[in-house]
Amino acid sequence: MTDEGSLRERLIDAGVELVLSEGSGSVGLREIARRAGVSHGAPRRYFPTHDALLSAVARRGFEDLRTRFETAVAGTTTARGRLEALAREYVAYARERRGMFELMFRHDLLDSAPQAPGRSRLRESTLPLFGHFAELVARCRAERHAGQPADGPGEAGPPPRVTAAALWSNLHGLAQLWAWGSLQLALGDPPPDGDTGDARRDRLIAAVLDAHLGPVTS
Amino acid sequence: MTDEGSLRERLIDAGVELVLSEGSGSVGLREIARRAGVSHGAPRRYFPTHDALLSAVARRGFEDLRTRFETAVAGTTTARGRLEALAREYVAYARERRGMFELMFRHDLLDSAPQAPGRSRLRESTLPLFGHFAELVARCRAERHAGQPADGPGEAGPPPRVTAAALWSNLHGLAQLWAWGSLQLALGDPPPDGDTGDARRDRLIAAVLDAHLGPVTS
DNA sequence: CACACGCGTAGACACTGTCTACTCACTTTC
DNA sequence: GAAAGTGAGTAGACAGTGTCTACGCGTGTG
Repeated sequence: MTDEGSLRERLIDAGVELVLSEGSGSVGLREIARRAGVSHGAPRRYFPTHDALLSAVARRGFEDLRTRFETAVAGTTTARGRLEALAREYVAYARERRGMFELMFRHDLLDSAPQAPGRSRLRESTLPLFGHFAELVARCRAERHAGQPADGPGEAGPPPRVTAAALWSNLHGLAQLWAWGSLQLALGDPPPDGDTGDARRDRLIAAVLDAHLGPVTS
Repeated sequence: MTDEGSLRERLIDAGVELVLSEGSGSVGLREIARRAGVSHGAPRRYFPTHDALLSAVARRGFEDLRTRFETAVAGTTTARGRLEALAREYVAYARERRGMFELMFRHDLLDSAPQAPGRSRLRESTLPLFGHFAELVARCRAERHAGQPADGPGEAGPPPRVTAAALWSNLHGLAQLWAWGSLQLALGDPPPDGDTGDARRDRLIAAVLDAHLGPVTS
């Protein structure tokens, strides 16, 4: 039923492979067709324009990220633990698949046309993910307040959705700057002896989570 | 003395104008030359490649951002106030000059060659700005602790540089997602009646600053 | 068998970035 | 003052790109 032409999938595969190996800047339509073993006019049958093909590649990236999120979250049960796993996964994804991450947020290229009536636009497809994220933030705050009931001078803070938006943008910026190496540069190049880059990354992630969700109450 | 050819500057001007009006995706070398009123081969005399010209345009963007920071900071004296002004300016810049902001962080295009022996690479040119930023964060924490001396169970948190890096990445992500409209989408489209988009933006900025620097102690 | 149709090919077109040869005004030098 | 040189910009060529259009070619159906 969903065997709607295998070339469509092969083209996306070739695009993903090309983005991962050569970077997001050199994802030419003709080069993708070449790698898929077809002529340069073939993709037009499935994607009306170059941007549409790139959008499909980016969508594949979001799907990959989603499954990575799900398996990462499966390991823990507390909301805080899940947010930690999610944050680590996001940053790791941006670094490991840098070209893909870059492409996924090239809003000037992607998401120009409403694709098909069935398929939602790329931008809106990440909306349920944010909803899940905001729910996790709310649950995390509930967990936190379960320990010490109703104390402190209004430690409530902003509504969970706002906190979720703030934390989300923090993770996004962290993933991007870390993927580019900007933060490593800003924090000083040489990591303290024996301290690998991953440890610094984890420390940053912990600082971000502590800032938005409050420090862990062991 | 520094009258090193006016065409160089005119080309950068044309590039900036083009980026601002047409977006970061369509900054062709020939189009820039056309707007500057010269032939398509002329830029080659000053910029060896297209990327070099784009890097110069991006550098201009960073300079603009820097001066905007300086004038925004001049209004207030407290470290916290300055950080607020800086954050607002960053987010506003990304939204007002979206194409420029996009170009400035296209690491796949820019910063490929070490330019000239005198000029530092684009990435490193933002380093002193981060240093200033980290200093502000440290001063802000000092201001905060001046009120209530040495209390609470280790409210120290991570070292200032780490906090600065976390806050910096938060502002960057916030600016980007806000410029694209992703956060507006995630927070629900209709702003509460009478609440302009700017108010929501300010609320988000305040939440971010409170998270990393602690809430304001009026 | 003839027909139509989905799928892919091949060529054309305008456009791009890069490279190279050239013009031409202006300065330097004999 | 004339000749040589030099820097700035022009113009054409070349390979490559995305898009568009016309054309094959096999398969399934009337």
